[in-house]
Amino acid sequence: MARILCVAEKPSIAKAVANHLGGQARAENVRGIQWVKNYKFDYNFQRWGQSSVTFTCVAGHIQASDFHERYRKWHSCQPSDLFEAPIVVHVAEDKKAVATNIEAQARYNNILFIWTDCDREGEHIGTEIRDIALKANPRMQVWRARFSNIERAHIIQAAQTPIQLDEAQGNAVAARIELDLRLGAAFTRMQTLALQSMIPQQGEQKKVISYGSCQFPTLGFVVDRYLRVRNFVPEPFWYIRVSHEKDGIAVKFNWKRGHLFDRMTVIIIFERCLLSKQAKVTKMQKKPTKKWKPLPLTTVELQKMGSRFLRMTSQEVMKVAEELYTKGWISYPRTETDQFDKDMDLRKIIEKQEQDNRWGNFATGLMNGGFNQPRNGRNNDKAHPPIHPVNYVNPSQLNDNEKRVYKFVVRRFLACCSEDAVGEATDVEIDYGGETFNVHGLTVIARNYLDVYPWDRWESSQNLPQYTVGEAFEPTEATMHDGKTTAPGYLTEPELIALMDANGIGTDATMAEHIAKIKEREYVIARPKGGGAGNGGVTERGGGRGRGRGRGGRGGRGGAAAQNGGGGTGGVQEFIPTTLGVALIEGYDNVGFETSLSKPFLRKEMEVQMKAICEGRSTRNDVVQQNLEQYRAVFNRTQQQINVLKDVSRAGPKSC
DNA sequence: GCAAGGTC
Repeated sequence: MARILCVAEKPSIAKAVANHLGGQARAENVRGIQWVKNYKFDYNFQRWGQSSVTFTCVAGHIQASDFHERYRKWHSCQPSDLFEAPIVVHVAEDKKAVATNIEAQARYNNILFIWTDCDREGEHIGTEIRDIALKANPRMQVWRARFSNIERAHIIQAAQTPIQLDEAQGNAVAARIELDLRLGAAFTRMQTLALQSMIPQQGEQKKVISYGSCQFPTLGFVVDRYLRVRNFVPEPFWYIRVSHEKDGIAVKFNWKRGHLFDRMTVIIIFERCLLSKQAKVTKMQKKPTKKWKPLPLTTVELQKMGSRFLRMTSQEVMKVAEELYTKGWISYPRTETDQFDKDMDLRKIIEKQEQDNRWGNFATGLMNGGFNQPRNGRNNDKAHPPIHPVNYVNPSQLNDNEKRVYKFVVRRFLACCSEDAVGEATDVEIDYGGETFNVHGLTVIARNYLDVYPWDRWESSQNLPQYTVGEAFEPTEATMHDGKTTAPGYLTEPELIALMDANGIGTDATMAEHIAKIKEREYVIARPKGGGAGNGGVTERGGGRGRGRGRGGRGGRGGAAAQNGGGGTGGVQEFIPTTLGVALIEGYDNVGFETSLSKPFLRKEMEVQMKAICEGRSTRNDVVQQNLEQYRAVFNRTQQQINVLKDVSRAGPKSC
C-alpha cells in the first residue's frame, strides 16, 4: 500500500481536506506545536490506489533567509557589501518543530503530496516543504494538488488529478525574497548609520531608519498628500443659485456649470438671468433608481471599512479578524475574492444568524423569500471565499473589538444576500436666462439591505413639487455667491489602504503592517481626523459666510496620535509625516534619479518581473542581477550625496 | 539594530 504524506499551508486547510477525504480522520498530536495535527486515514487515489495517508500542515513559510554570519553585525562590513554578501537559507527558529514533523513523516512515507495555496507564495512554500522532505527521504515522489476552494467535490477532484510543482512561481518568489533582503538591509544600514547622529535619540535604544520596498512607497503616499495640502493655494470662485417656492416647498436649483473662476463672467451671466425674469422648465423626469448592495467582503475592504467606521486601526482590525477566524466564528480573513461560489450554501449561513436579537429578524426575512444571490465583484484569488460568518456567536462571549468586527462581517454578509435599495429619482432642469439649473430629488421606496447595513447612507431628500415641462415661473430669488477651493485633507487610513491596494504595495495581509511600521519608525504620526483642513477637492460655501478652517493643528508628537476616540467622523485616523519622513522622501527625490525609492512604480516593476519569471520570459538570476545593478546606482549616488539627506533631516523627527 | 511574505 502506498504511503502518502500530504502537507497543507495552514491548519484549517489540512483539517478540511482531511475530513473530506478521510471522513472523520484520526488526529494525532505533534510534539512541540499544539496547532499542527497529523490526520491519519486511508484513501483510494486514482494514481496510487488504496493508500495510507498522513495529512499535516505548516504555517506559511518554514525557511528564513539571512546573510551569512560574517555579515550579520552592522559594522562587520560596508552596507554596500550586502548587495553580494552570501545568503543562507535555514529553517526559521519558530518553525523547527514544524520542520521536524515533516522530516519524521517523510521517512515513513513514499509519496509527498503538497496542498499549499495555489498562489505564488504557496508554490514557494511547496518547494520549501519538498526540500525538507527530500532531505529526510530522497526517494520520495513529489506531487502537488491544484485546488481553489475547499468544497468537497472540488477537493476530491484535486486529489485524483495531482500535478507538479511550478518551479517558475517558486523562483519568482525566491527573487523577491532575495531582493527585499539585500536592498532592505543595505539601504537601512546605510541610512541609519549616516543619519542617526542627526536625530535626537530618546532613551537608550537607537532608532533605525529603515528602508523597505513597501514601507517607503507607503510613506511616499503620506508625504505626497501632505505636500499637496501644504502647498495648496485657495482659488476664489463664483456661482449662481436660483430658488423657487412652489406648493409650499422651497426648491434650490443648482447651476449646471457648478462654479466659474472668473467673477466678471459670472456677473454678466447673473445679470442676464435677472433680466430674463422668467425661468422655464426644460426637463422633469422621474425614474426608478437603486442603490446597489455591497460586494462580498474582501480583506482590503474590511480594513478600509474597519478603519473608517469601527474606530480601530487596520492592524487592529486584522488582528481581531484572525482571532475570530481561529475561534471558528468567521471564515478565513485574508482573501481577495469578492464573489461567492454559486454552489455555496449561503442559506445555511444566514439561518445561523436568525437567533440574534439585532439582525435575527432580518435574517429570517431572507430565509422567508428575501434572499438574493450576492453580486459578483471582479476579483477571485481562487483560494478563499469572501469573508463571511461561519457560526453564530453570542456577543457576551466577545470583547468590544471582536464584537465590532463580528457585527460588521455578519451585517455585511446579510446585506450581500439581500436586495438593492429601491428609490425614485426626480430630476428637474430649468432654463433661466440661457443658463441651465437643476435639482435632484430622491425618494427611498424600499430600504432593503440598508436596514441591516447602517454604514451606507441613502436618504430621501426633501420632496420636490410637481413641475411640468414647458412650465414657466418667476424665481423667488436668484443670488450670486462666492466660495474658495479648499485644500484636500491629510491622508486617512482608508485612503492610504486604497492607494496601496491600487498600486500593489504589500498584500492584503501585510498592508496594515506597513502602515504600523512607518508609525513605529516615526516617519509619520497618526491622529484622529479633524485637526486639519477640509476634506478634499472643491467645496462651495454660501455667500459671504466664513471660510473654511485653516490648516491648523500643528499636531504635536504623541499626544492625540494614540487615541482613536470618536468624534463625528467615527475616529478615522489621518497621517501627517514627521520632518524625518518628509526629509527621506524629498531627499531621495532630490538625489535626482528617475527611480526614486519613494515611488510606487518600483514595486510594480518588481511585480511585472516576477510575472515574467512565472511565464518563463525571464529567470530568477536575471531579475535579481538586473535589479541589484539598478539599485546599486541609486545606492552609490545616495551615498555620494548623503549630505542632501542630512540637511533635510537635521530638524529631527518632529511633526511638520 | 535591517525587508516582505506566509501564518499560529
